[in-house]
Amino acid sequence: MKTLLDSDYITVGDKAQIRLFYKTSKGRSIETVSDFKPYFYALAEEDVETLKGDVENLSQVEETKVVEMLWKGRKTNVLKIVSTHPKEVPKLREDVRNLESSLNVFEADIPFARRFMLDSKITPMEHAEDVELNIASVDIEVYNKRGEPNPNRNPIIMISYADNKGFERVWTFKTHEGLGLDYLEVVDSEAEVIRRFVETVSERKIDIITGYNSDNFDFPYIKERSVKTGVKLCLGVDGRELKMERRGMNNGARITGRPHIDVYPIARKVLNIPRYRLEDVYEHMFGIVKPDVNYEDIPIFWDSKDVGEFKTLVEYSLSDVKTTLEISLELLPLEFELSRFIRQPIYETSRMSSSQRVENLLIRKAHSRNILVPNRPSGEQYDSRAGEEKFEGAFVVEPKRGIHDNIVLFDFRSLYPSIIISHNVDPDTLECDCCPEEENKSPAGHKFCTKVDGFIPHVLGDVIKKRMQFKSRMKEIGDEREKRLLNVQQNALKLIANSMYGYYGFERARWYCRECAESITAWGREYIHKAMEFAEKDGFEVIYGDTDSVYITKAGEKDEIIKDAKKFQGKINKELPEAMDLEFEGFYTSGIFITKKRYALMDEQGKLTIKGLETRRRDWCRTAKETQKQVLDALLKDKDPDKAAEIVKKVVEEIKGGGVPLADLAINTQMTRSLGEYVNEGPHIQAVRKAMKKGREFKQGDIITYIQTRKGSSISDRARIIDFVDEGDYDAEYYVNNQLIPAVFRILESLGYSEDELKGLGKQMSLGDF
DNA sequence: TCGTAACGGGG
DNA sequence: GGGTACGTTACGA
Repeated sequence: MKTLLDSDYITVGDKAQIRLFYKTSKGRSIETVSDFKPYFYALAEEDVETLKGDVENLSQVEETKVVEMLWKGRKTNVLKIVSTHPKEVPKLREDVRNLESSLNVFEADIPFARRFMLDSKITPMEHAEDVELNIASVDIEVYNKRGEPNPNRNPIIMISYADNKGFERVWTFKTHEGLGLDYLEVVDSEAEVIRRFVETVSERKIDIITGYNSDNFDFPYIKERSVKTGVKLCLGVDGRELKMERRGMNNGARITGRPHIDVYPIARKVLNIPRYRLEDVYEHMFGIVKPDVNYEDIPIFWDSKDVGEFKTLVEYSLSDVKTTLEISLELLPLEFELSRFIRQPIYETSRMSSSQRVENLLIRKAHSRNILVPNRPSGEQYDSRAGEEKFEGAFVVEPKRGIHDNIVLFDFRSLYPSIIISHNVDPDTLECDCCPEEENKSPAGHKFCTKVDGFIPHVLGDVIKKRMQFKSRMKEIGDEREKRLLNVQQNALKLIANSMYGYYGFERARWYCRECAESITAWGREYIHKAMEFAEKDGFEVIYGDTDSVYITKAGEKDEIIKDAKKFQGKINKELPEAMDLEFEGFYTSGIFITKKRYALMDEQGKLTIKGLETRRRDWCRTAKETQKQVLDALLKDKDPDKAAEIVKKVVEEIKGGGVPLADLAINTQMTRSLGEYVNEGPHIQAVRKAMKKGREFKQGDIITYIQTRKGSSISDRARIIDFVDEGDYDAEYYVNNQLIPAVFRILESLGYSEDELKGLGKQMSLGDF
């Protein structure tokens, strides 16, 4: 039994060689494939034989062949061009494109190793659950007193490590007497810390390394420090060094044959929570609040003579890596399954957006059905797609404003996929010549063929059928382990199925189809409307509805309401097409609805779900963030709008009184470029300029902590770096009008409070007047 | 009203 | 590496 962990290609002599990295029952093996050649297709302007003759005169062409492919649903003769080496393809592609006899080239932008995987029958991560992979997580602590950690100046003081076989380490180069931590390993220097980490990964035969935001923080940092301290970061199974890659605007830390997976982007894709800090994700997944250390305390605890403080730091470091490991072990099975399903290595798959996953699946399916893959849109095509007038999207009803109790949330999980399948929504079935005009016409006015099976509905149908098989096997099987795996598998397929609609409307998609996307939403509006009508017929009040979800309530006790809601659910589901299901999503004790897409709900545990009102960003001051939370608590827990208004009024007074500590008013903004590069200079940049005149230094990447003061003309002009501002010297008007009020006003406005009233101006207006 | 810049995660 | 995110919000002009 073996599982493919990774693949890439290298050049041997002048030939490309695919390498396949396996974990086997005996250890590891690397297989190579030398006979796979880069190829692409060209469509002839008129005659494919003329094109063939012209292409054969070009350099770097190894072979040409006329083949029959499906293009826009029609059988078409195209020229298959095999080249000598992947790196020759970009130039050859342009040469072919420039030939008068060629109309266009296709599939010339699919990376070589990816192409190999798509064409081969190899399934990555196969048997991953049975070969018992060794999975380790890593986390670093760095020493920096202010601003962003800078690898040029700030050393790594600890690397922590935990693997799924129970081995735990924190490496550091400083210690105190009497710590008594068996996992702490004290070495001589930072270089030695890095070296021990690298050694351990290979000694413990680690197959997969994970981290939290490690693509953008830990690994680039370790990499730079390893260069500085002269340690080779040879983490690859072939001894290669870790390599930082650009992937779009993000980084990817690539380790040959030993996939590195950053679980932060995975958590973002899989979970739906307001913030994705390690502690938030951990708490959400395991219900445990993780101990945390403030960043500012790290250098303090490190420098401290106090054994307890140093110990806290070591324990924090270990807890970070252990929680990262736990999260990884929970999230990886889904990624493994996605990797198997779309047949791309886990390193790639785990970093793909949902559109990229869909696209990879479609390219593979197109290949096996001899369908020519459409090109990605050019710059102009993208602009014209993006510039088109927005089509009518999902159905969003204006909510019934105010506070409601006992709210039941229902949602259509497979609304769009089932529309695509049941109405055969596909770019190639659009406006066919063979079907009657009104037979299968969307409310958006587009007709889809009912005779010819569309490619994408077909692929999606297979995905859904496969998912149903997993789900029914789950019911039959008793073995818990197998059941869990089946659940992961059906979930992976659900994710893919639910991405298909978004893919049609994604302007960078190869199979972009605006008519398809707008037809899907049009049919969707019809169905959600129906669900709302049914709920009302059953005596429910519909508070709010958006796309595929409805929030409903009625008078009475919780249990009774839920019972009635389930009854309504049964009725509507009987009416809907088979693959469509209205699911029970949750129960909330109270909620406040403000406008479309803006509301807050509180569940039975008192946990807040906030939509469209978040101020949890670092460019909001602490006072604004805190006050918003207090206001929502007053409204949803205490059900006391006047109390909420009083809280705001009190904070307004405190701000105006000048007594709010600067720390609560500090705004943090990153200086993302060097000074000369700014076209418009925001407040933080002008604050930097002033501070530089006083001798302070700043550089690209620094987080600027500033205060809005009273000195200056514009908002930008009044900003000052916090260190140069005296307590009390702040612009109260700014903090009230641009921070506090925006954070709470939308909420309280919906309950009838005026802005003036909250600011302690204007007349009092009671709820009764509204 | 529009264009530009910044947000996220990590220390 | 046969590659170059994303959706949303705030500020300044």
